[in-house]
Amino acid sequence: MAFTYQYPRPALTVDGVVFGLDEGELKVMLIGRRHEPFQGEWALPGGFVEMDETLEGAARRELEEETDITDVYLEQLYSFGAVDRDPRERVVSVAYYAVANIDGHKFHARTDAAAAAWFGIQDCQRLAFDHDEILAVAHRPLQGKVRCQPIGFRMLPERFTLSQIQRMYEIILAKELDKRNFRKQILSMDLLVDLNDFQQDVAHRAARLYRFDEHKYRRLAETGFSLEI
Amino acid sequence: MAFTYQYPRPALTVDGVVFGLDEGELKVMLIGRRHEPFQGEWALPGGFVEMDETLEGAARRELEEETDITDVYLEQLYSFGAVDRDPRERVVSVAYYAVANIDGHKFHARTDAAAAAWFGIQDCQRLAFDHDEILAVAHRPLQGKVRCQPIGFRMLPERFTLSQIQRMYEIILAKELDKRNFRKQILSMDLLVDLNDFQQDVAHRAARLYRFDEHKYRRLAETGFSLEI
DNA sequence: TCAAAAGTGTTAAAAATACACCCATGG
DNA sequence: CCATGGGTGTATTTTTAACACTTTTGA
Repeated sequence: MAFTYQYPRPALTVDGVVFGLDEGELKVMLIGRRHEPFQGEWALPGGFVEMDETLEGAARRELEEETDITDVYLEQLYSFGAVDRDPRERVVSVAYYAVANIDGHKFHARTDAAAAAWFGIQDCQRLAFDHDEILAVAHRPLQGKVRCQPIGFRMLPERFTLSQIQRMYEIILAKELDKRNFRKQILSMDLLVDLNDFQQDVAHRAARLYRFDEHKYRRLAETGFSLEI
Repeated sequence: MAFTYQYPRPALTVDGVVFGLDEGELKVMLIGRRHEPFQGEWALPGGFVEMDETLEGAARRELEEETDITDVYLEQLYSFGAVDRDPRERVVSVAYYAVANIDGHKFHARTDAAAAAWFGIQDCQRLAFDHDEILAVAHRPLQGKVRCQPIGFRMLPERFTLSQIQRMYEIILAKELDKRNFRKQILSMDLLVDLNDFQQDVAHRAARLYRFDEHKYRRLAETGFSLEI
């Protein structure tokens, strides 16, 4: 089967930058490429947009197909259209970034990918295509978003300690936060539910566990409330 | 001539939301459509991406062809990919927003457009395609940008008064600002050059004229400085 | 002399920051 | 009993917000 058009068209793809948190580090999901071009190199998960799916739909489908990641927070990042960004032909790619809980999923490589793995963002040099650039562009919007929307919690387990949240923010924002001030601030927004339960099996005083009150946040967000960290 | 591909491809376009300031109002450039679909209706300037130009290049070219606008500040906004956003076939559009000085150009309609005209953003209902949505999406990023980068000055004449800047910010941010506080703040960033010259032919006390020091700003920006309004 | 916008300082409130010690637990 | 991280309050500084009158000019 073939498809013919009066004028030439770039191919259209989506790529996904999936952020996660592990070993005290911000990590990104990469795929080992099984085919040319860039066979054997690491790349962001992604692929061609089908005719009957939205851009976000394509991004979700590719993430699921290549990494088994579903139900993530997904946000459009930027569209990349340099003329020679793909050596085969003109390809324009709409990039998305996602926030996932690394522990929450066991990722399996499936179609079109030899392997899927998490990499520290410092260890993502020399990716295929212009994916270095896409990754570089992705960090800043993530920082911006995480400061005014509660997406960081999606990198944490459902039940977490205040120190875990703080470390999460410190890692994403790449700066230290004062413990007392941070706790005052995060508790004052009144969106954490104290579970009256504590960590188990830690070699020090067990910390109190909380969860994020998603419903309350949504109600507040509808009435114009906006979170700030 | 025809172009054939193994898989179907969406068409790829760019659209531009050009903001300007006039009559104390935020305005947007629209094009009267001369052809179907949506013949006779108003639409954002835009068109198909050529194979040898970048996305931003395509946006600049379309702006120039349809409205004669050149040398504007241009920033990618969002990519729109709803399956049925164009009644003819699948079209994905990368939207840009631009900031221009209305007085600085006299706009002529040329190719593919019956007329180009400025509309107050309140008067842009029922545009062609999903351009209502694109316009709605554009305002917030403009507000964000204008608060942390000196792009608002591009809507003003080269020489302006403090009141003109204040009105510009008030219109874009859609809120009133305190005159004394605003002046303190804007002068304290030390990026306005006092021209030691005054308004002419006004029916009241003539205001001092300033210009924005682009060079100084660039030097500061390189060393990590960031403007905040 | 009036209308219209330009220009100018101070004070109070709120927010952000800096900072140090005791507590509970497991090894 | 000690190492480890959990947990807490206050004082200081900085930032932001509120506010009203005098000046200049042309009509």
